[in-house]
Amino acid sequence: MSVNERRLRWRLPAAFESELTGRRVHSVGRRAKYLLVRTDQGTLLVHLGMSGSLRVLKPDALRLPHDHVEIVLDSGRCIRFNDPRRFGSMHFIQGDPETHALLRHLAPEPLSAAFDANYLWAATRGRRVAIKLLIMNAALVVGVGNIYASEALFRARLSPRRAAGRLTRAEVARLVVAIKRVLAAAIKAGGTTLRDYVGTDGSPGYFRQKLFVYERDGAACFVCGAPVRHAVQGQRSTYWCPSCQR
DNA sequence: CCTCCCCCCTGCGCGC
DNA sequence: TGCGCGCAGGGGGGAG
Repeated sequence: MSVNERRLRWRLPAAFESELTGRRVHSVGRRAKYLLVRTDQGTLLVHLGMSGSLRVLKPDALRLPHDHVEIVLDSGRCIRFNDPRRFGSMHFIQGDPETHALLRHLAPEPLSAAFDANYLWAATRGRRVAIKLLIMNAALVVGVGNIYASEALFRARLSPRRAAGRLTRAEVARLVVAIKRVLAAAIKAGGTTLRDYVGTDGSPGYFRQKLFVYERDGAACFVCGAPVRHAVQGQRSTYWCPSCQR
């Protein structure tokens, strides 16, 4: 394997290559947005951040700018980690990954049975923060990024600016269903390519065609025709239909 | 504990 | 065509 750029979200330690070299991959998993590559002796944690990608290539494949890490496999292929913005990260860790500081405090997976109306009801009580910010908080539920937060709130007909603690029981139940449905549909479509997201074979995702509000500022709502609104919450763009969402 | 705000970094599209 | 500005799929960390 080889490293061209150590300055990712966290600097790769000097021992990174030597610890990873020769390891045998047992299985591949995921927790929140961290990929877990379990080996015979340690786990590779990968986060793609905003602009990161992993491509599976032949070792002689053309090098692109920002190909920071290359891992060569026994199969004769290699995996390249590319990340222009370097918000992504890699760690090679020992022991149970769930106990690692980055994973230990993560909330339930949104598609799991643990994330249900009862859970979200209890988790929102007494919270004054806007519901959009709360569903993007990994201490409450993981995996809901900026696109899907807006899209789930549209499907649940809830304003992103509502105080979380003031949602009714029925609204909380709608939101749980909407989050699960929007994520499942996006996964089925291969994700949402806005600019540079690609799958391991370099192909884009097609969920962008199914977005109701994200990046549709000023355009007509597909349901009611009212202009879609845009605002900034927590330094991130939010989009919603002020007529459909209350 | 909660809430708010900052930052890490490069690339791209826009207005002038 | 060139330049400056604002904004972009995330999320850790610290101040108050």
